[in-house]
Formats: sequence, C-alpha cells, structure tokens
Amino acid sequence: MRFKDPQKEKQKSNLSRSALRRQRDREHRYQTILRAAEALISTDGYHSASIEQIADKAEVSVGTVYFYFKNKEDLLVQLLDEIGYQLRSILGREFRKEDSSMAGIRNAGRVFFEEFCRLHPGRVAIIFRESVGQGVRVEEHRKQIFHKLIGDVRKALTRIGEAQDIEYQSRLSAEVMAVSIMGTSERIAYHYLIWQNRPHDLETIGPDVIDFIVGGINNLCQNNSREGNEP
Amino acid sequence: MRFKDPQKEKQKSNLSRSALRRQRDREHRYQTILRAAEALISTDGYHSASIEQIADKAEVSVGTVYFYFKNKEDLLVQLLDEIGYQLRSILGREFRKEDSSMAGIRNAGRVFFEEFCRLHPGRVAIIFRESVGQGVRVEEHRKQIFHKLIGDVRKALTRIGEAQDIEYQSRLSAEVMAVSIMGTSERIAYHYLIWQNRPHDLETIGPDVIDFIVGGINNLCQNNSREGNEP
Amino acid sequence: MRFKDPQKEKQKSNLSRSALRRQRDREHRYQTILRAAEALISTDGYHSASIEQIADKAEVSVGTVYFYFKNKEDLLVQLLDEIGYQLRSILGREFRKEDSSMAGIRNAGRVFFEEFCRLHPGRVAIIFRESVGQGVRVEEHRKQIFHKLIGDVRKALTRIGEAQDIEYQSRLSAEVMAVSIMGTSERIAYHYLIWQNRPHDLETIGPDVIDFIVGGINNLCQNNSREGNEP
Amino acid sequence: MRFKDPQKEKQKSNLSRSALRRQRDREHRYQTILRAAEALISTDGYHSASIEQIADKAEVSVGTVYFYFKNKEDLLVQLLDEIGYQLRSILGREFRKEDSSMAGIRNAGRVFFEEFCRLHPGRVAIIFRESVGQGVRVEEHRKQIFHKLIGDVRKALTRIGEAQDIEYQSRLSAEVMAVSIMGTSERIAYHYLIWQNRPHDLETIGPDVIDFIVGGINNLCQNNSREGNEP
DNA sequence: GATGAATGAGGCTTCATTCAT
DNA sequence: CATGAATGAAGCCTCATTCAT
Repeated sequence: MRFKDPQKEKQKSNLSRSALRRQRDREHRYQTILRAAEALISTDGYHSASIEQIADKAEVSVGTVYFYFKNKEDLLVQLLDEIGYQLRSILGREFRKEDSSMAGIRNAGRVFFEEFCRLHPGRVAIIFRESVGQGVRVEEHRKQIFHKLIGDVRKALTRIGEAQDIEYQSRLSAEVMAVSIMGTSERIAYHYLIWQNRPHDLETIGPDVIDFIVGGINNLCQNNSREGNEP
Repeated sequence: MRFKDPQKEKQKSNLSRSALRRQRDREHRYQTILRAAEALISTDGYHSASIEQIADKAEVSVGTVYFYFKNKEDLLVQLLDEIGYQLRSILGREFRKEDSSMAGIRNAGRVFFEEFCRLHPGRVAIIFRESVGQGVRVEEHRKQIFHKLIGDVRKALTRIGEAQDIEYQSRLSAEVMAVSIMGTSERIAYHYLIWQNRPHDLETIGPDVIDFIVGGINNLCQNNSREGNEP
Repeated sequence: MRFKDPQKEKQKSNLSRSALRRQRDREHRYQTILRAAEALISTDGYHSASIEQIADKAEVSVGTVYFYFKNKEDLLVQLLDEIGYQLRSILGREFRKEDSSMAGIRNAGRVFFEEFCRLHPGRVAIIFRESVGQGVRVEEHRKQIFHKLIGDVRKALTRIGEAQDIEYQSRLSAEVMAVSIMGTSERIAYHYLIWQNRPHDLETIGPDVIDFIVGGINNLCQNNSREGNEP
Repeated sequence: MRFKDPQKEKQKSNLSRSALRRQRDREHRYQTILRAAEALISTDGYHSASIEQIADKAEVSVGTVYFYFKNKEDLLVQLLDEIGYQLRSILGREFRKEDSSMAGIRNAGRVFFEEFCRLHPGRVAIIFRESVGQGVRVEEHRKQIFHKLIGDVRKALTRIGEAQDIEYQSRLSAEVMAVSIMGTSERIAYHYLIWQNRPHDLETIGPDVIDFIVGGINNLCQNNSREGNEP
C-alpha cells in the first residue's frame, strides 16, 4: 500500500492501540477505493469511469479519493502495480517450484490461465486493455511491469537452457522467447475472455497454448532448426 | 473512401470534367486529414491529439474535418480499418503465393515485420496501442479487424493441415494457433519497436520469432506431442 | 489586442469584406469580455469573480472566454497591461508637452487624478488592489508596468534636472524620487477613492499632493538640503 | 493574544501551577503557528500557503490551527494586526521622543526603513502585498490599520505645525501629507526590498526619501507655495 | 463546400473546514 | 486539547461538436 505522502508514516513500532486501529482503517479505505476503481474501470473503461462514480461506488466522498490517491492516473497506476505484483508472485512461485525443466513453464502457463485470468477477468481487462493508450506516464508503468515479467520468464528459460545444456539460436533468443510467450498468453486471454467471453473454454485452450509455447521454445533450442523441421 | 453521409455519389458514368476534379480534390483532402491524424495520434496519443491540431496539421479548418469524418472516433476507426486492410493485403498475398506449406506462414511473418512494422511504426502504435482502451465502439472495430486477421491465419493453417494430412490436437487448435501467432507478432513488434525503439533489431529477431511460431505450430500438429517432446 | 494564438493572424492586407467584418466582431467580443471582467473584478475582487460570472456578464459562454484568453490569470494580465498602457499614454502626453520644467510633473499629477482616477475608479482598484498578491506571474507583470512608469517619471525628472542645471543628491536620487512620486499618488488615490470613496475631494486634494511632490523634488535637488531646511 | 472564542479565561489570580503552564503552552503554540504562517505566506503567498502546510511547518495538526484561529482569513488578520501594532509602536516611540519638530518625522522614517523593513522583509511582504486584494474582511482590517498609522502621522504633523505656528494650505493638508508619507514609504520599501531585493541600498535610499518627504511637508506648510517655488 | 468562432457539458482537482476519536 | 481523516462545494478548464456566414 502506497500513500500520497509515504514519508509521513510513523516508523515507531510501538503504536498505540488506537493508532493501530486507525492504520487498519486507512488500509481498509484504501482497498475499498481501489476495488471500486477496479470494478468500474474494468467494465466502463478508464475514461468513462469518473472519480465521482468511483467515490460513490466506494461510498466515500470525492475528497477522500484524493486523500488516498494523487490523481486519477495514480489510481490506474496503483492498480497496475498491484496486478503486476500479483502476476509475478503467481508465476514466480511456479518457476521456483520446478526450477530447471520445462515443467516450470508449463505450470506457469497453467496458473496464468487458471488462477489469474479465470479468477480475475477484470484485472485482465485493466492490464491488457484499459491501461493501454492512456498517456505516457501510465505507459511507462506498463513498460516497467512487462519488463519485469519478461525478465522473469527469460531467466527461467535461461536456467532451463543451462540445466539441459542447450544452446539458443542467438544471444537474444531467450528474451525473444520470453516476449513471445507474453504476447501469446496475453492475446489468448484477451481473445477468449474479453472478446468472446468464454472463460470455461480456457480449460481446453490453455493446454493447447502451452503446447504451442513449448513447441516454440524447443524449436529455438536447436541450432539446426531453421530449415530442418518442416513437416 | 467512405464518407460521413453516404453522399449522393453521382452514378452517371459520364462525369463532367469539373465533377471529376472535385472528386479528386475530395479524395485528396480526405487523405490529407487522415494522414495528419495518423501522424499526430501515433506520436501524441489519441486523447492528446485534438481535432484542432489535426486540422492545423492538415491545413484545413475544424469544420472540414467534420465534413469528412463523423466525429473523432470515426477518424480513429477509419485509420484502424485502413491499417487492417493493409495488413490483410500484405499477409494474404503471402498466403496465396505459397498456399499449403509452412513457407506461407514464414513469409507472412517476414513481411509483417519487414514491410509493415519497419516501414510503418506509426501504424503499429495506432493498431496496438492508441486504439486500445478507447471505448466500446473503437473496441468493436478492433475486434472485427483482429477477427478477420485471425480468420485468415486460421484458414492458412487449416489448408496446410489438410494438404499434409495432419490432425490438430483439438477442434479449436487452428484458431488457438492463429490467435497465438497474432499475439506473438503483436507483442514482439510492440516490445522492440515501441518500447525499445530498435527497428534494426527486427532483422535478427524476426527469424527467431518465426521459428518460435513454426515450432509452436508443429508441436500442436502431432497428437503425441503433449508429453513426449521435452528436451 | 492580443489573442491566444497571435501567430494565426492573417497578415494579408487585402482582407475580404467578410473577413474584415469577422475581425471587427472578434475585437468587439474581446472587448466585451474584458470590460465584463474589469467590472466584476474591480467590484467583487479577482477571486470572487468567477469565469462563469464574467461569461454571464459578457453574455457569452465560458468556452468563449477561453477562446479569447488563455486562462483567468491572463484576463487579469491583459487588463493590467491595458491600464498600464493607458497610464503611460496620459502621463507621457503631459511630459512631452512641457518638456523640461516642473510644470510637466504638475500636469502629469493633475491628469493622473482627474483623467485616470476620477474617470476610472475601477481601474484604480484593479491596478492598486486586485492585481496585488495574486501570485508570481501577475506580480511579474505589475513589476514591469511599474518599472516602465517609474522609468518615464525618472526620465522626466532627469531632463528637468539637466535643463535647469541641478545636481541631485545622489546617483539614485532621480529614481528614488520617481518611486516616491508613484507611491504618493497611488496611496492618495487608494485612500480617498477606494477607502473613503470621496472622488470629488480629489479636486482639492490633488493640488496639495502635487505641492507635496514638488516640494519633495526641490528638496532633493539642493545639495545643501539635508540639514539646512528645517522649519 | 486573542483566541477564537473568547475563552473562559480563568480570572482567579491564584492560578494553579499546571494552569499557568498550560497557559504558557498555549501562548507558545499560538506563536509557533503564527510564525509558520508568517514565513509561508510571505514567501509562497497567501493563497499558495495552505493550512496543511502551515500546520506542518508549525509541527501541529490542522485541527490545532483551527483551535487557535477561527479560519484562514483570521490567520492573516492576526498577522496584520501584529504588524500594524509593531509599526505603530516603533513609529510612536520616535514621535514621542522628539515631539514637535521635524526631527520626529525624520527619525520615524529612519526606523521604518532600518528597524522594520530591513529586519522584517517578510512582514513588508505581508502588509504591502499578501494582505492586498484578499477580500473584504481582510481589506477592512488593512484599512483600519492604515487609518491608525495615518492618524498617528497626521497628529505628529499637526503638533509640529502648532509648535512652529505654521498654517497648512487647507483643512485636509495634514491628512493628505500623512497619506502621502505612507505611500512614499510603502512603495520605496516595496520597490527596493521586494522587487529589487536590495536591502543594503535602503541605507542610502532612506535618507533621500526622508528628504523628499520633508521637502514635501515644508512645501505644503507655506501658503505662498503653490506658484512661487519652481526652480 | 469551407470556415472558425461559439458552445457548454463534463471532468478533474483543490482546500478550507469539520468532527469523531 | 490534539489529531488528521473525511467532506463536498466550488472553480477552472478542455475540447468535441455545431452552425451561421
């Protein structure tokens, strides 16, 4: 949780009971507002969701929204950061579990669809739709978040490569694969969840997508690949 | 060229010289405005680019913009349609040339990066960034355009499958692959062109991406794929 | 008259009749708004006078105000410039008429009270009250205007000094006198016009003030002054 | 010290020790807040200085500010009163020392520049800039303060006149001179301290200004003045 | 057809003030 | 008394859109 003026947070560990309670209330209000913003932005769109509507939905006044968030953009950025953090947590967990085999990638793919997309379609809409094309500051945040996610995937791929003594086609290959994996997952989620609203189909589609990704990776792992493997 | 109000286009084939000239002028103005919009929207963003700025850049008045386009949204939609049309043309050409082999996919990928992304980075920004998250009507158009592109790719994949007597893992597989291919291409372009501004790197990255895609397709073509092909 | 985008003004001298008329309309609207602002600001105060009120009084929409003026501050700044220009014109005329004698100063004082203060009490309120304490940008303009006015007076004093072969007490004396004259005139106007609302009394007070000023000047002209002239 | 609600000041002369201490604390807090307000208002301006900033600077809470001051305006008014009181004290002292000769005026001028302006430039900014144009209630206070100051000067002038058997040009002359003296001093301070930030120059300028003022007074004291004294 | 001035709804944001703890 | 979170009125400003000339 980040406040407008984080420097004001009392660092004293021996907070009085009422101070503790106040802090809890603060956290609670912050969350309430953020949840209201998430709901409205993901359904109505970033521009259509006015601060007043968000305040109404959160049952607070407009001023209170501005007490917790610098401005409307900040609301979106906090949401974005939260979603980015969640994604990295989920994926990181899988990567760590099965460190240097393709199973880590497979599992990460599975949880992306099952635990993130299916359970949080609103967040899919925010990170893949509403935060796009909203000006430089938001874009900069998006870029950082994707940068980190791609970095995570790239590191996982590199580890797999090292563990299995595979050489990638080029210096950039690991990164290119990571970016490709992101793109594939993103558009699949967007297509079947947002555009076609078929969340249940993700069950059958997910495995296909993962196979696609795994096949892609394998194909980039063999340096005899470029011409030899046409059917 | 589509006008705001389906104009009473003179159907007489024997148009007078001045009428012909007027029609040419019209077409020219329409293009001028659309080009100005393309330039401004791709650099400044859809919201930051005001109608007045677009009019100024096109050296026409605000009223003239509204003569040729219903509203601001329409400007973006026309741009989107144009870009979608261009993409389908380029890719369709490649698909048609090498009808039922993976080479068609490979070539389509190549021209996507070389002839579309490298030559028209502004259009990449518009179709993949500025037209996202701009309300329902624009989104509907985006959806249709992607639907068609995905359909094209799916058909190409199906034809390859049929020609080579391959069975896909599931009924949806061809579509899933098409969507995956779109996603991969899109994010690679976005990442290296828009975020990292390394257009020259696309030369080395492109082939890698295509290998990734081809590998993904191959892996989904074999029904023994899911467990047998880990490195 | 200064517009928001002065660069757009067509420089062609052969303006069509309708273009000329449009220009006249523009000028007229600009004046209407400025006059409304002058009236409201001088009576209600800069902060109390809202843009909406000004627009209402000028019988235009809020948008129109912003078509002619960049923002609220700009409205005040334009007003200030106008008043500054008027003052310099009135005083400059008197200085030029009687170039190098104290009569120039006397006449300038007279017209300041008779032609400026008495006829335009609202402008007195704006330049001496409402434009004070309104932030750095307005203050900067005020400073420039006073700088010019003081410069005009200083030059007049210097010319008188040269013509009559007088030596001032110190290098700065002419400037100090000019500033003093400004201060005296300003507060007299403020006191009797704004605070005491006795415009008619300016008739009798004016001459007294002018005598005060003239006495002050004379006293600074003689280098034997500092100790010799106590009553 | 004046409180918001005329507090139920304990009238018992035998205040308990803790009550005394509480009173001291109160006075101290009041001063701390007023000093914070003085500093912020004189540098940032009355409008830019928010209550929260003032509270922060004074290291108290916003609520505490409102315990000691009715509202923001009151903060400015108290400051104004304090400054007005200081000025009258300083000047009154000089007037009393040399009661009925021009030396009193001279000394008052000197201490105004040396003891008030030079030592308290922030207060100069507040009384001559930040309290101007801030609405009717503040203006009313300013008027009262200036009224008293002018009254003091007028009385001093009258006393001088009586002592030396001088007749002023008109019934209003003493007041007019007093107002003129105020204006001169005010703008000189404003010009050289606030606009030009040359506090050290006041040393040389001060005497010049005082000579100007003395000359002005003398010139209004002789009824043969109006036409006879041109150089 | 072209122009560009005029419109005004709508949104964001600020900040003085209050009041429950 | 002190706190500081909450309030919400109020104001500024933008900009897509219209329409008389």
